[in-house]
Amino acid sequence: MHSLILHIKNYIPVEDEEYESILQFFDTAELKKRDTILIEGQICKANYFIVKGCLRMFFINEKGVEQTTQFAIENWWISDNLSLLTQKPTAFHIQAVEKSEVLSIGNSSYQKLIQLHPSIESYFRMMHQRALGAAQYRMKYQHGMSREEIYRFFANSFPEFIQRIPQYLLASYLGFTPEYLSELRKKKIS
Amino acid sequence: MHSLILHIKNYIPVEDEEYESILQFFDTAELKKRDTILIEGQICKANYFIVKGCLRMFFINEKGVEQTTQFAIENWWISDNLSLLTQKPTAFHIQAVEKSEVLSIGNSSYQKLIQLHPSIESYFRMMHQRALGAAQYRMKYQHGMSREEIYRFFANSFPEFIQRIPQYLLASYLGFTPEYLSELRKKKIS
DNA sequence: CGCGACGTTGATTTGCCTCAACGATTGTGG
DNA sequence: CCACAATCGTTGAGGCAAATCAACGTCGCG
Repeated sequence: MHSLILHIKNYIPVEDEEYESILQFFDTAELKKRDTILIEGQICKANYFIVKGCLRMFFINEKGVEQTTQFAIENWWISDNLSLLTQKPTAFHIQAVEKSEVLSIGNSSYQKLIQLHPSIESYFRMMHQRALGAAQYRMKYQHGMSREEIYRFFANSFPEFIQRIPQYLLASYLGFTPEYLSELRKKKIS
Repeated sequence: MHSLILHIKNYIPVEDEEYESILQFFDTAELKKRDTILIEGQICKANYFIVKGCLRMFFINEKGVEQTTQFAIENWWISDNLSLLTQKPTAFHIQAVEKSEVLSIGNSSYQKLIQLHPSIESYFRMMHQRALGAAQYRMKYQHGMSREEIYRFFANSFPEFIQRIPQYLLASYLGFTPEYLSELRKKKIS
């Protein structure tokens, strides 16, 4: 069964005969490492579901440095939700960190999908609510912990993910410099 | 017309005869300054819509200091979405900053509401999507700006809101100490 | 093989916090 | 309606976490 259908079934009931009728509204894309599906200034055209691989969202600060604000791996959605909802230009880029496979659905396909399968709207409501909840807790960690604590917390929570991505991306995501991350890693061993 | 109905009508069409049938699923509460509707460790029981006033979400860090992670004013929703969705204990408090009036809707009322008015699910999907989008951009600001820049950006974006809340809450929200905020304000004049 | 991307190390600097003390303002009970 | 306490904002001295800058080693890839 397609991983998206499996994922949806975790949240709402889906009949077997609906599978194809749901999947037809999504487009599949294969992405190579560094392929970019959204660039600053564009209007975000779709919501993306990661079937396989890893994507990241980042922006370019005034010094020209890329700063990663979020990662998405298998079974997560990623998009600039404000740009997608309001059809205004985005301030973000979305790029594949590794070879990836994604499904995408734009607003017009989305409208057709929920017309045919109204209960899918509940699924998306819960996806956004869950992501919002995660963002609220992430805010708490960023607010309440020192950079060293953030690193240790993250490293303990997602050890496998640390392996998967280059250190400079992790540093950029956690909000500090690669040099400082290097220093923290050294401390941890001793 | 009730401000909630007006707000919903910005996002989806609502028939005049539906108003009462929708509002019946919400409870009204009057809050005095510092009244608290959610305490750390509880299960979050509802999503709250601000009719009048201002609420804040905060947590208490390991030093015993309150740190504010978000404010909500008229026509915004506030809740611990993760706790509400998963029915697990929250790590947050939600409290009135000033005398306020709120509507609340718990999960069981919510289910009954969308059974009777399915299109309301779209409204909530968009509310969560919008809030998620706002959280994504807030992450960008916190990530890419120094504390001084964050203050100036916020002060320019929401001048009226600055007037409305005490400075120590603003400092706690922006992520720094009241002392440092005081220093920044002094600099701005000269 | 040679270049560019990535990680590490150390010296120096700085943004912001901590702590302590002091006005100003608010509110509360006598 | 005043006195006193508590809350809130400000100021300054000192300290530390983390950034900056520069240099070097290593690895993978064209």
